[in-house]
Parts: sequence; C-alpha cells; structure tokens
Amino acid sequence: MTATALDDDATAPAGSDDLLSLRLWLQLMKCGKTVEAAAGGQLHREHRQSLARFDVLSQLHRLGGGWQTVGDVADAVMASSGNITSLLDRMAADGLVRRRANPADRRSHQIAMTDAGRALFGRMAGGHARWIGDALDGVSERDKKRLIELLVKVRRSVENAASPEPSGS
Amino acid sequence: MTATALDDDATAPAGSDDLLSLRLWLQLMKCGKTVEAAAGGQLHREHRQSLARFDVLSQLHRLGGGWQTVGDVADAVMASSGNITSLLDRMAADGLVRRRANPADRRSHQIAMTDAGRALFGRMAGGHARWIGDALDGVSERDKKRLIELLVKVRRSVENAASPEPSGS
DNA sequence: CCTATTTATCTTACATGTAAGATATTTACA
DNA sequence: TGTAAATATCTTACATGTAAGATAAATAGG
Repeated sequence: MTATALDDDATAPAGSDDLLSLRLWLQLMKCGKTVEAAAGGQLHREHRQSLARFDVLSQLHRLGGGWQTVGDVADAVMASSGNITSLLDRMAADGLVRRRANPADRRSHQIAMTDAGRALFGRMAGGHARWIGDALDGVSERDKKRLIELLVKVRRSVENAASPEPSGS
Repeated sequence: MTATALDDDATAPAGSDDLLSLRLWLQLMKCGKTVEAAAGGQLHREHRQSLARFDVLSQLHRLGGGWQTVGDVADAVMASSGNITSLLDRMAADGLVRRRANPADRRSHQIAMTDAGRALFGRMAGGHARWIGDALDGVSERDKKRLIELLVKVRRSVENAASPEPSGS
C-alpha cells in the first residue's frame, strides 16, 4: 500500500517522474496546510486575528509603514482584487488600516496602518517569530537552508510552467 | 533590503535561528500558495471543480471506493467538521457523492462516490498528475526526493510542537 | 437502569477565497 | 483630438474555511 490516492489510476500516463512529482505535491500541500493551521491558530488564540490580516499588516510595515496602493498589497499577500477589497474593508472597520485616494492616480487607492494597527502589529510580530522558531525547532539549521533553496526552485518551476517566457525576451 | 517583512522588527527576540525559521516559513507559505493556486486553476479550467472536491474524490477513491465515514474523509483532507458537511452537501447536490447512515453507529454517516463521481475522478486524475509533472519539470529527481523528506521533517516538527508527546509513551 | 461524558455530525454565524464583470481613469495611438 | 485598450479597484455571487455550540447516539461508571 502506498501513500497516495492516485498512484494506481488506470488513466495515469507517464513515467515514474510523474509519480514522484505527485508525491512531492501531496507532501507540499499537507505540510503547508499543517503549518498554516498551526500558525493561524496561534494568531487567533493570542490576538484574535487571521493570518491574512497579519500578512497585510506585515506588508504595510515594510518600507517604513508609508502609504501603499491596494494593488501592491494584494500582490504581496497574493490576494485577488475582490478579496483584498473586503479584507481591507473589515480591517478598516476594526480601525487597523485606513484608505485614501492616490494623489497621483485617481483610479487608485492607498492604504496605511493606523496607530492602532501599528501597535497591534508590534504585539503580534515578536511572538509570531518566536512561535515559528519553536515550531521549527525540530529541523536543523542545515535542513532549513536547503529547504528554502528547494522551495524557491519549486516555485520558479511552477511559475515558469504556468507562463513560460518566450525564448528571446 | 531583505526578503522578509519582519526581520527588522524591534520586538523580535531570539537569535539568528528564529530569523532563519521565519524565512523558511515565508517561503513555505509562498510556495504552497503558488502551487495551490496553479493546480486549482488547472482543475477549474479543465473540469470546473475545486481542489477541495478533488481531494475528497481522491480520498473516496482509496481503498477501492467503498463507504467511508464523514470523519475519516474530513481527517484525510484536513477539513473541519463544519466544513466537510457543507462541502459534501454541495457535492451530493451535484451528484458526485452520496450519503447513507452508518449501519454500525447511528451517530455516523458514510460517504461514497456515485458512478458520476467515479467517472469525473477518472477524467481528472490522469490529467492532474500529468499537469503536476509538467509544473515540477524544472526540479530534478534528486531535489524532489530531498524535498519530500524535508517537508515530512517540518510537518513532524510542527505537529510535535503543537501537541508534544509525554516523554514515556 | 440511570446519569455523565465522549463521540460524530450538523447548524449557525461569519471570515476569507475565487470568478466574472462593472466602473472610472489613464495610456497608447491613429 | 478622439477612440480603443489597458489598468486599478470595486461589486456581486458564490465556494470554502474556522469557531462555537447544538443534537443525537454511544460509552463508562455508579
């Protein structure tokens, strides 16, 4: 008996490389879900905030906390335009961020943290980094460095397969 | 300028190991999101189905496609009880799965694929494995094997930190 | 047998995500 | 200039996720 749900499917085509890729994909999804659930649970228990909100505050914290466009924030946290709108609406309703019209482009809106948002992020960030350090305590420094490199390779491969560069760019 | 949003936070505490862990966490989240969005997009384009539905069908396909309890399916796809209920409701409304009372335990319900669900899964599985193989084509076989091992290590570390085993089990 | 606890699922409320398309504005160009 | 295309955000509809607690049935202990 194997660890995957797909490895014996009659319509499966190619060689053993597809099977290895499938196993990698399954482990990546499983690991990602596990880490995300654990980290999200920690943020919810300690601060009643979601990972998505923490990501937005982290991005707004970068570059000194100045105004950033909605699109820049959406790209940074990998949220769709429809999604970031409602997320920022709720965060603004909770007094964590505020909007203003972009003075340079009237199509565009900008976002920044409020004082309350900055204070909340200050309380969250240190504890979150410490929690992650504890959670990854069972992984050696060498393995962490190798993993970071390999994860970047995977991401590049997937992004490249999704929209391959024309050969002469 | 660095790659993270947190590395210069004044409240951050410990040594360089927390920073390395933070970088690993960021890459893991980013890689997971990228791969999930790409795979989900492929399933939506080709079959108008979500990754969550594909996961459920994969799990039901295991063990020969017989009846499984709602709880077993929920555990396998890492869904909460409230979540799996509505997901299975929609899949049942689309004629992909069906429910029955568990003859051995009247608290429990069981789930199996319908013929339509089995047919849909057959069409999805091969193409999905092939798509994943293409997407991970830029990663060497050796790197894939190392990554699988390392991801399992990470997951074990996080699970262990979340609920550490008592010393003598 | 009776009651308390545990277990399995469902219900409700709400947060977060995608998809598709509307709106307003800017940009490119004939 | 005028018009088409691109861009940035928002709106709407709906799918998927969590949290908290209700419900029903099984189980444990008296």
